[in-house]
Amino acid sequence: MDIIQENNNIIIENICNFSLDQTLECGQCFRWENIENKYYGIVKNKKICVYEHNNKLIFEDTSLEDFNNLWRNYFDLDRDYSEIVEDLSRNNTIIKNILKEYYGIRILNQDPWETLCSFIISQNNNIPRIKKIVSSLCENFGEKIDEDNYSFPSPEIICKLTERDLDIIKAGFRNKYILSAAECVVNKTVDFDEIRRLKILKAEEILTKIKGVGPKISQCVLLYAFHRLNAFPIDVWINKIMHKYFRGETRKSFGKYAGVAQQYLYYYYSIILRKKQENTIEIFYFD
DNA sequence: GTCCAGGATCGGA
DNA sequence: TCCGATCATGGA
Repeated sequence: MDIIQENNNIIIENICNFSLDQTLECGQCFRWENIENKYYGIVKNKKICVYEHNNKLIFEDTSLEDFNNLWRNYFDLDRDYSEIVEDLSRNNTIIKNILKEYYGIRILNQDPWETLCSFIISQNNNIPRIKKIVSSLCENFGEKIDEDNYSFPSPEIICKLTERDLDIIKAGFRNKYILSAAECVVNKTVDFDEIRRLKILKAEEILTKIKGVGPKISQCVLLYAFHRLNAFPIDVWINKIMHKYFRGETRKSFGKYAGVAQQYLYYYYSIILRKKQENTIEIFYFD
């Protein structure tokens, strides 16, 4: 990976196994917006525009300091994913075939509170609406960063709200779960520093103390915010995939990077569904 | 009108 | 312990 500073931009060359599109569209995050092939997002109150051009990754209007302190960790750029991709290919032929075409997903290092809150909102919901609700949560209760951008509201701020206050974001029955999560985080029933140290089973046990957080959401938080690459969230789609193509198998079939495998399965399946609807499907590795 | 969405909880068997 | 109904909301 080569880092070049040019005209207020940070330009990254020679990154192996990275696709911005795959990374941001694979269902692990909800606050990125794609406008004319450029991605706009907010992380830790920092606004960013990032895009790929001529095989280079460009962070627009970004200092080297911000890149080093925030973005290279957020996008997990210092990790060698070729080892992960090789490991996954060895374990499973379906995954191996998928990886021939798609090999650029990176597991982001997202903020634990934002991830927890977002995936509580995700339950029994669809992605466009999850994005809408998360965006509304920020607009109504986050700090204003500029003209039309807001930070993700802290648990301390959410904690002071009532269910009625939250009605405005249209999260429905999830309001009480969001409040429960904020309360647990503020009073340290759920201590993120502790979770970072604990083994995955114990960490899940603590996260599920939150009302409205079960196995799926806690696995999402562990994978997308704490980078436990063996965490394995099973949603309705992964459940269908496992039932159809991996009957009788568990996360263990995919090895120590099961979470990454899960991410490819989810992403690949979503693409297949879309292509089937558009009638543009070519190869389907599951069949 | 019916079904479904990156689920979890609750009550009854 | 297991299983089905239910939870708001909006798009298909």
